[in-house]
Amino acid sequence: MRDVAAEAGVSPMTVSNALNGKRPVSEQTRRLVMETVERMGYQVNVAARSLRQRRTGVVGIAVPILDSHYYARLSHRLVRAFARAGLASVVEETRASREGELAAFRDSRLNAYDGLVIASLGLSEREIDALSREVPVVVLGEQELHRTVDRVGMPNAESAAAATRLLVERGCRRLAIVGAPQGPDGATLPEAAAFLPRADGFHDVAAAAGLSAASVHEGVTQEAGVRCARRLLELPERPDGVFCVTDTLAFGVLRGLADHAVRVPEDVLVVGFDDVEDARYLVPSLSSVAPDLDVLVGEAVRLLTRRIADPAAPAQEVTVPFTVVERESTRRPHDRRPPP
Amino acid sequence: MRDVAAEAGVSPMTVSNALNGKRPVSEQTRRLVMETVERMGYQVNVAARSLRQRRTGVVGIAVPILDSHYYARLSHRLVRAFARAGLASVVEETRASREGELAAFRDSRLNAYDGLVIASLGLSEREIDALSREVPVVVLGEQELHRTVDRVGMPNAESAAAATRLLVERGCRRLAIVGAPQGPDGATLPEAAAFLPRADGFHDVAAAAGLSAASVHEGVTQEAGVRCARRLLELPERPDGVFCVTDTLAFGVLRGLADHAVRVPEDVLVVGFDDVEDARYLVPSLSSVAPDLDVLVGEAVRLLTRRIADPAAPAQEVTVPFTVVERESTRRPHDRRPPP
DNA sequence: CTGAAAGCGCTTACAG
DNA sequence: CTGAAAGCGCTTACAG
Repeated sequence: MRDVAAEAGVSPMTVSNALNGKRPVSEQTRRLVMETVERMGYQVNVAARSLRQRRTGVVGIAVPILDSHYYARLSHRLVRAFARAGLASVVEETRASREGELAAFRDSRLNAYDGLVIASLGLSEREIDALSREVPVVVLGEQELHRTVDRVGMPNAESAAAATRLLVERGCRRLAIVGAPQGPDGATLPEAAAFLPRADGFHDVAAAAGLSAASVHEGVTQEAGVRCARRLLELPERPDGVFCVTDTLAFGVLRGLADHAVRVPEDVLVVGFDDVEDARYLVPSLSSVAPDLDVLVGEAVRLLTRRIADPAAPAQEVTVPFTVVERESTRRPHDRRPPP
Repeated sequence: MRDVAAEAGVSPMTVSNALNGKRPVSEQTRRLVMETVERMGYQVNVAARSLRQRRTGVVGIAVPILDSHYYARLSHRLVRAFARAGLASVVEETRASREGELAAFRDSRLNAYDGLVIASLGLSEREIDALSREVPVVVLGEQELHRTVDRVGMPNAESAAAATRLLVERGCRRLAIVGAPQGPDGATLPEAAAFLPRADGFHDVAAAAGLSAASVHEGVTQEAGVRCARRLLELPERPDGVFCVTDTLAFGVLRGLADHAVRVPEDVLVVGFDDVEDARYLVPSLSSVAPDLDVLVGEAVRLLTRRIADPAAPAQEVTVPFTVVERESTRRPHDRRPPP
């Protein structure tokens, strides 16, 4: 910048002002500076700018895993929304681990980010509370906690209940949930903590309808879904309605059922959660709980930019609306004959 | 850091050295400094460090779109591999646009990144050549260009040919390609430039086998695949073997065929490209060209770290091995003979 | 093994 | 509208 200033015969301050428009510069000087910048191929040094300004124009987005239907989509939408707000984004993978999430906060405190959006699964409410005092942060509500932190939450229990009611209304009598982390030892996988309220919503509806409610958990991947399907078919009473706590699990369940020649929706109805892009294109297409991503993303941006501007503002909590999208996997064929 | 130094009764240099281990520090001093750092909750300022060191420890990863089966997976793998090499990663979306790709280079030149991995579709060979002189860069070979830039390329033509040969070997007589960007006006979508060599490989094999080869293109999304399926079924001669230039397109094609009660593999065989995670779990599971992502990612990391260390090193080009993974979508039921 | 000085490249705050 | 001085928080290079 000093070189440009010397070449143009002005001070570095004037170059800075011509470039950033923070102070008025005469049209003539501005043009001269711009030409010189262009000719010399000058590029501002962001490290120096960040050091002086004490901000970077970059926000962190910390998600458990990038290679996941839901989080890939969510990250993509967040990146675009922040770009519209004039902020660059960095996407970090935490692997749903304490360490990964702490790293995201550390990177934020290192002044690498002006703020952080985190889908937290590995840290406790108390830890996030403490960390949120040092960094502008918005928590995406995978856990239903954090009353003192800005948060955009899903109504997990309510929406799971709505999905389960769909199964009941379609005539299912033997329900099952795939992905509720209730092993024989009672331990809860951190990656599955978000699914506890969904399981609650499921069980509430099953109990209210007086229906049996089986529960299997093998992990959170498609492969886990395949294994869950096998376990469902080994139950003494085969379920006829399955609620999966994510679409990814549902994809595996559909595959696992097909492996055993069990038909959907003829023999079993299946409903998922997240309404990822592929749900529409599967055969059968998958019914699913669809959170309103426009609201989720818009509120995350709004809350974070507000928090960056005013670190002392009172915490806000927003709940994202949802719908249950019905597709082939829960639609009984009209011309159906009784099973042989 | 100055405060920590004062508190510990040493110089800032000693704090820096205790923290970074660049120079030996007596065990006693080191422990004292570490305790003080811990107690005061000190965190290094990365902007200042970057400014002084002239490097950030961050690499940029620029992909056309995050919300895509293939690029979500690829980004995820690259992030992990760079982490193992001690480098943080920033994932940028370019939307396959000139502007997006130029922005990725600009961010790199701004000293925000030490290097850049880019899956480029929007920039010309000449432009990338010029930009690569200012920034350590590795090009992922969506385009088959760039002899003077470090590049990790796919053997697109060869692998597409191998996939097509699979269809021929399975008895298909009327081939079709989905996703080759050959509109009536001859214009090529930038997002589809990578698919031209795949189309070449397909047509070469079709011609060598003396088979007809239809060609449809509607875009690169699942929805485009659905539309392509419809167009295939409207052809005077319905194809019995379909090569899709991506798995995402294939997912749409499978859905579109199901909409018209056309069965896979009984009526039509389908093969995709990329071997994304979901290909295994679809019903029918999808045969696909599987690039060796371990090699792709490993070589990208190797070439970029080498280039960062030695900006003047001669350019290297690596080609990624592939396999064709056969699954249900091209496996004829045993009790069926190929058509006469 | 430890430290004092200088400077990375900007922008803030003060001055005119 | 323009500029000179100072300083953001580190690390490099020199010295002992």
